[in-house]
Order: sequence, then structure tokens, then C-alpha cells
Amino acid sequence: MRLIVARCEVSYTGRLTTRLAESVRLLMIKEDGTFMVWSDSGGQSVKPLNWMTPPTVVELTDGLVVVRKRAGRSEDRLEIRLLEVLSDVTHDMGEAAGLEKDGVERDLQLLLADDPTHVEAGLRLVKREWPTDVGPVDLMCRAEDDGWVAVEIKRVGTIDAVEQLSRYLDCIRADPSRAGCRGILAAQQLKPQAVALAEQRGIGTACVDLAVLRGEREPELTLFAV
Amino acid sequence: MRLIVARCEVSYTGRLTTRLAESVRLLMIKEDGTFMVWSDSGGQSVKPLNWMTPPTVVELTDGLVVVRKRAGRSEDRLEIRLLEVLSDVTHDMGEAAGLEKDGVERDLQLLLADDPTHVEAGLRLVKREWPTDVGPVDLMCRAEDDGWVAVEIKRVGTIDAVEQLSRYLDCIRADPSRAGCRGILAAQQLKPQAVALAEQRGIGTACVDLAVLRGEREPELTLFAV
DNA sequence: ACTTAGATTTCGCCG
DNA sequence: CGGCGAAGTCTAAGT
Repeated sequence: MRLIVARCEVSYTGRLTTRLAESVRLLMIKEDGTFMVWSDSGGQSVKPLNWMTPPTVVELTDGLVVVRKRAGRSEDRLEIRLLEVLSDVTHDMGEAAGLEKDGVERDLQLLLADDPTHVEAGLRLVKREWPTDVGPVDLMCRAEDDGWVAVEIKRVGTIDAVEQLSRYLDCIRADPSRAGCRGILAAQQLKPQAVALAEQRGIGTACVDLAVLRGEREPELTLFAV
Repeated sequence: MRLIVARCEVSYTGRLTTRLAESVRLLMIKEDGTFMVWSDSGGQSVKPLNWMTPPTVVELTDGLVVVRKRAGRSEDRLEIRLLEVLSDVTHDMGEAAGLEKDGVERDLQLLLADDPTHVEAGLRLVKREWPTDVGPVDLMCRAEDDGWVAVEIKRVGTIDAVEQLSRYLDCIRADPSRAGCRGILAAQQLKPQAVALAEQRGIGTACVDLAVLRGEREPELTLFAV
């Protein structure tokens, strides 16, 4: 990885056109060809001002950096005019170990499949990823009274999720044996509008806590965790 | 901006939980408190492995960096165990000039409002952002035969855009005087599925070129164009 | 190869 | 402050 701190001007032409007036910025060039321009305190804190994803061609000649990339029939071009280089270092970082994630929607689905009672008391799983004509429902369950219950799981429950579950329910209820199927939207966070629309459509909502789910999963470990 | 290159282990707990095994990485700390962890060639090239947006509290004590942030009732926490610091430099970048963008959807809309004939020959603008119950239509126009035409503008025309325009048309046509209103989806790039669905629903499509729009903006140039 | 859906999406506008 | 839509979204999975 090469890190250049320099007073510079930047212009980009590609899908859109942008310009950056003279200022001190960080140019970050990764081994894989990724190129980024960073300011210390721009508007969007975790996003580079300009960037180009691999595959790129980087040319550094006489106070001018040109980063190019073929984009369909045209070309993406990032041009940096270097007015003063304050620092220019390169570090070999070797092979990086990948990021292990835990707690995304997939995990939420698995945990709730493991124990659907967190969605509604008495719920029993029939099948995960139950297929319908318009896509798979996350969980198909039976309620305490043996009635069918379709569960859609999201990390954030929005109005779109209610629409999605509604489409599934239309399909599911087309089968007379499941005409009485209920629907529940389960999410870590439920938007008020989603709750309102769900209520309007007779769809239930359940707010689930990942920590609680996890705590119930390995009861013996919770004693030592955190 | 502080740039630390170090062999380190990273763990994050917050909305989800992640772990990074020992490896050499770049720690980037911006003046505004933004904290990022970068590898040289991770999977997602233009996105940090871990990050935290301001406001953050950064503690660097004895081979351990702890970045904390209040997140609702809970706390986001990023912990970096430093095993070997290879470099640690700080640069003052002063005030950065902002990024000037040109060529996003907004610009496309303004250019087409200026000259709707690029959507369809003979089209005349009646109003930009014409209100309906389900949101504003980008352009409301009259065709050469004086018939109403609603235009939805996207940078990339997807199936969603066709759905959106369909909803608008339902509302617009509810008024008997505009029952015959046509719809056109105008985009820089049209997805084949969007074209298919549009055709199915009797909605027109128009592929517009930003460069051509821009070139035709000066009337004297039109004489030589095409 | 293309399409669909998730993301610690982020970010900006507008109420 | 919350909801909604755009983004140079990106990325990964399934078909």
C-alpha cells in the first residue's frame, strides 16, 4: 500500500464529473489497484472524495497522477495535479485475513429458525426458506392452534418488508388448505410506518433482540460472556 | 490525520460482531474522529474492513486501541490489539475544499426539462415535479397531438422505475381529463427487463445521452448536430 | 453472464 | 429528528 500526502487538485470524469480545488489530501493506492483520495474532514466521513476500483492503470509522472480504467466503450479518468508532496511511503501488508461477520440477517434467520418462539409464543418451525411463486418465505411455521404462520425476517423492518410479506401471503393463501395463513414480520428494528401498514393488513410484527436470542442459544456460555 | 501501520488483531461489537485475525493493516484516524481499518487487498476494495463514524472516543494505551461510541442505549466498540507498530505519522491537512459534482440524476432532469424533445419529438414541458398522491412525476408534458405525457427520469432505468411510473399513471388517469395520459421512462441506461415490462404495460422508453443533451444546450450547435 | 437482494449500506432532502 | 430516495452505491448469491 502506498500512502501519499500532498497538496493537490483533483478532477474526475466518468459516470459523472467532479472537481476538487487545491488542498492537502491523502492519496491511498492499494496493492490491488484501488485508488482513493481522502480529505481529513470532508462531508462524508467514511467515504473517499474520489476513488477508482480495480482494474486500474496508475501513471505517476512529473507532478501528475493519472488513474485510468476502461468502463464499457468509454474510459473513467481520475487526474491529480500534485503541487507539493509532503509524504510518500509504501508498506507491504502481505496477505490479510478476511473479516468474519456475525449478526447479519442470515444469522438472525438461523437463530429464529432454531427457536421461533421468540417471534410468537408456541410457534413451531415447519420449513426455512419455504418456496412460493414470488420467492421464498424465511420461515413457515405452525402456531399453537396449528394454524399456518409465515414469518419474514429483516434486520430493519421497513414498509418494503410488509409489501414483500403481503405478496408471499397472497400466494400462500391461494392454496385452500393454507387460506387462513397468518403473517408476521420479525426484525431487530421496526419502522413505525411498517408497523402501521402491517396492522392495517392484519400482519403481525415482532421485535427481536439478537443478544437475547444468542443468550438462549448457548445457555452455559452466557455465564462467562462479556 | 493520523496514519498507523501495524500488525494487529481487530474486534468490533455493535450492530453486529466481527473479528479480524492478526495481520498488517492501516489504521486511519481523521481529525473529525472517523476511525477506519484498512487492509491492502481485502474483498471490498473501496470499503474499510472496520470503521466508526464520529462522534467517537479513541483511547490508545499500551498496545491497545479502543474506539467507542454511544449508539442508543448500547455502545459500539472497536478494539485493536497492536502487536507491532511499523509506522505512525500525523499530518495536518487544514480545511479541505468540497467536492463539486455534475451529471447526477438531478442534472439529467434539469437538462430534459430544458428540452423534452430528447425524450420524444414534439414534447413540450408543462411542469417539472408534477404532484400526484403517490409522489411527484419528474416531467409532465404535452405531446405533439396535445395528449398528456408523464415522464419518469432515472440514471439507470430498472423494473422499479416502471412500477413507480405505473403508480403515478394510475393516479394521473383517475382524473377524466387526463385518462389518456401516456407514460415514458427516460434513462441513461435501460435494463432489458425494464424495457420488457414497460412494453407490456404500454409505457414508452427513451434512452438519453448526457453528452448529447449537454451538446445541444447551445441552440446554435443544434444546426450541426446529428 | 445476469439478476436479485443485503449492507454496520451511506448520504442528502424535506417534513 | 424520522422517513424516503439516490448512490460513480458495492457485494455476494443464485439461476
